Amino acid sequence: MPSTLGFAILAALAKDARTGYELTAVMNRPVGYFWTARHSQIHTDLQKLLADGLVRFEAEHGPGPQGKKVYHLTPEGRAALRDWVTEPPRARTERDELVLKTYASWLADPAEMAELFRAQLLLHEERIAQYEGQRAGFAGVPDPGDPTFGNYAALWCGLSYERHRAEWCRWMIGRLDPSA
Amino acid sequence: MPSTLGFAILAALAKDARTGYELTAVMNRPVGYFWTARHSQIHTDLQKLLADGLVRFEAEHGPGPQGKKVYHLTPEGRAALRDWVTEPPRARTERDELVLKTYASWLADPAEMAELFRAQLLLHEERIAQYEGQRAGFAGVPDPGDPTFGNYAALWCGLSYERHRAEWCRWMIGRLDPSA
DNA sequence: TCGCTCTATGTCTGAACTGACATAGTGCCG
DNA sequence: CGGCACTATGTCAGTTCAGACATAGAGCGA
Repeated sequence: MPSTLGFAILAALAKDARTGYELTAVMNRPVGYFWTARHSQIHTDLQKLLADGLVRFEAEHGPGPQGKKVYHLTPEGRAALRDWVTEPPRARTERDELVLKTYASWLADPAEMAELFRAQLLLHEERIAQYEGQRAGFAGVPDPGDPTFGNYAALWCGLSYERHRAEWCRWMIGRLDPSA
Repeated sequence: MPSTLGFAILAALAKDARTGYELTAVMNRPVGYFWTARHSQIHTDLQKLLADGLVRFEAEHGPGPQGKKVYHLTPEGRAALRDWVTEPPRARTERDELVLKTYASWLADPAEMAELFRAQLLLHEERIAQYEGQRAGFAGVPDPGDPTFGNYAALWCGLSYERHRAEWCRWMIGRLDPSA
């Protein structure tokens, strides 16, 4: 059984054959919005997927000490990915540093704390604008069988998340600094 | 510099002196809503905090091969925690398995996918009910200087998050299974 | 033609973390 | 008084991951 990152790689390769280097790029954007990895991790996991027969590669001439390897899914890889998609996700342990800071915020100066949340709010507002721009690029909602359906659905989730987060920041600022 | 878990431990100890065992319990609930750890990790980190002089303990007679150690913050520990609280959080890499599955969902049967989201929606609705019950236990919003302020603020965030997530699940179900 | 940036591969160390293993006192119920 | 659940400590092996290190061709501009 591949790791979750392994499935992230399979998901990216399901759309197009790619080199490890290109996978690193997509793991940065757009996949990086919900799953990230460094190229060192990607190369390690590609070796495992290769050993499990879920991907194969064609060597091509190219830069680098070892040339270029274009990876693609095997039929087994595609089947493994399809089976995994509909299985319930493993419960991830929540890890949210900002909420942890909030939990201990009674020790800090409220005005300084409000400053922190104002900076966070700005970040979220920027992302909302960015995501809304991306959504404008879609001509309507893609069909569930369309390869871009996942992109749209993930974008919807991200936009909703950023709005929830921005709302929380505004509430916090109002509580910490009622004069503002 | 302690790890984030180290600060989570300091945050818990800022409210009350505790044993490692009791810390394990609070890291499960309520701190576990936004930062989790196993007792093995907590014991390891307590050793580091001890070496850094941020916590100290009083040995007491009690069960276990080594008796009982009640940990409490040192003044340095309290100062380190207070400084950390208002510093911007390190950017955590987003890791969301359900969104990743969504990204690859164009390969799967929409009806099966809708089933997955119906199960997720149920979980979120349960948590919303649970959090609303917890919020009813508060007599109004605590003041930012009140030690329970963080609990309330984290609860607000959690409730807002669960509602956002539930909304997304409902949208997904509507897209995947328009007959429902 | 020198150097820079981009493409492209990989290894290695250390930190954080999980899950299993190990030990032992205390209090309670039958 | 036997056994179980709870309190309480800790170690260890293995996984995941980030960040640093290492190598090298290709293309471009000064």
